[in-house]
Amino acid sequence: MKSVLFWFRRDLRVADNAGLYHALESGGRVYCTFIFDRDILDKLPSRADRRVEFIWESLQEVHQQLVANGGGLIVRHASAKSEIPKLAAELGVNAVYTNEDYEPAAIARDRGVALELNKHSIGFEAFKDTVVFEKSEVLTLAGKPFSVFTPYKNAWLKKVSDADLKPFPSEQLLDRLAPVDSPAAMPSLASMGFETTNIKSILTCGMSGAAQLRDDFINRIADYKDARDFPAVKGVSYLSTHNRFGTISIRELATVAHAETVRRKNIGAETWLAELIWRDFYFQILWHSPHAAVSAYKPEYDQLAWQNDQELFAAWCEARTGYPIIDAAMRQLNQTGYMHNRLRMIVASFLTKDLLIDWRWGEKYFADNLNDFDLSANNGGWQWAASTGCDAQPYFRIFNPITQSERFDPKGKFIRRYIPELSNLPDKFIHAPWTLPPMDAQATNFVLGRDYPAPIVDHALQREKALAMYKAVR
DNA sequence: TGAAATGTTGGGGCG
DNA sequence: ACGCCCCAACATTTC
Repeated sequence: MKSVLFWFRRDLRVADNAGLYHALESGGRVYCTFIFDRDILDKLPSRADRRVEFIWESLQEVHQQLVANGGGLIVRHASAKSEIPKLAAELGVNAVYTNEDYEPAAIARDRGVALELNKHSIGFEAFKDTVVFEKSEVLTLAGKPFSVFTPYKNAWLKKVSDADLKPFPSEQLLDRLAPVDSPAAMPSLASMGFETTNIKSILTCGMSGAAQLRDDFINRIADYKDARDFPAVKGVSYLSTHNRFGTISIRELATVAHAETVRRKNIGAETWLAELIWRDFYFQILWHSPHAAVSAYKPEYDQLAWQNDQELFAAWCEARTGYPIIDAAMRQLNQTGYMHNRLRMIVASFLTKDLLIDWRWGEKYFADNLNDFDLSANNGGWQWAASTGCDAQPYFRIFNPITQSERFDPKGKFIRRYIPELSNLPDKFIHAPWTLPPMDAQATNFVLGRDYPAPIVDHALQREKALAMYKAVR
């Protein structure tokens, strides 16, 4: 009798899961597994990693739902590239099914797994599940991949139909799961060498957490366009980590956004749909241009003479640049593993164009600390900010951190949330505490350098240096 | 999904 | 009354 092993990776849900659906639909017995992949986990810089805990929490729900339907999740802590073939052989399955992962390292791993399986006449199939359109599904009229977002978005919107967004009702076929003999308990975080981070106090995990955030966001999606740029306001979806780990289906989210856009001309939904399309855009960019994972998308920018000052980088990481909007943003990242999108642009512009530090340093710091870290979007975003990427902002577009702060946090509400030592400063001066008049400093008992650092660089000066640095490579 | 420098305009103060 | 200057306020260009 035919049997299939379904391998969960970045699709931690049982509902509307393309690969799981195809496995269940294939007619045989279906086993399910998740591997805490040592090839990935052993390289993580911290043993207190919120992502590992998010995965662990989310897997509890997957496991429970599989058990409730007579199956179970086989969870192991091992090197996936050898463990998957080993498990497939143990179970005697005919094939391993999974959902496609488009990152260079994942592509290499999957190729190795497929080769090893094929040696034993076991099949390997990967399905599109993470994105609406993958690889070369959206191309220019000339048959080339897009490198500019707006025409890509137009082509995406023109191409998309109900069929592309149709769910794969895997949850309706769970009765076809193979029973797992006395499913062993999932390895604990501690047994894998990880500490508890209390992720649940920051983010609701799993399918239920995703559904809760989805419902909450849909109620305010009409305000998205106006509210999304203000970090002190609850304006964005907060679904990014769920999209990273697939605890909710991208088809489901795109369906809602698309329907609201088309039927109700909901400008908020339209704006948010564009963000989902950005996600597809960056996935296909990296798939077509894997060199961008390690170097500038536009090679001429690999010649930029970054100053790469270790002290300035440490100040940026540790939120002591003296620019409140930058430091508040970095504290948000350090304390919660999340940073508001507007702030990501501001701190990225500051790192590259004020501190003159290689965008890859910032990319790595985000990769290590963001709960929602996804290689393609993180790399795309950093290259956009550093002006080295496809459809990047022009090099001379340099954010003024004070102007951005005044515009997007006008009352300093976000700054005060993360930098309480500035809470008594008047709104007018909270964006640039070094401009606080002596009278106000006395009245609020605020001493620059004692209560909060003086700015580590002068924006006007650094801006000129950045312009010179970029001009030199043109 | 900017900001700064430069250019233009027009109202009001003033001789 | 008139011209001149100053300088916001807005527009354009430059990076």
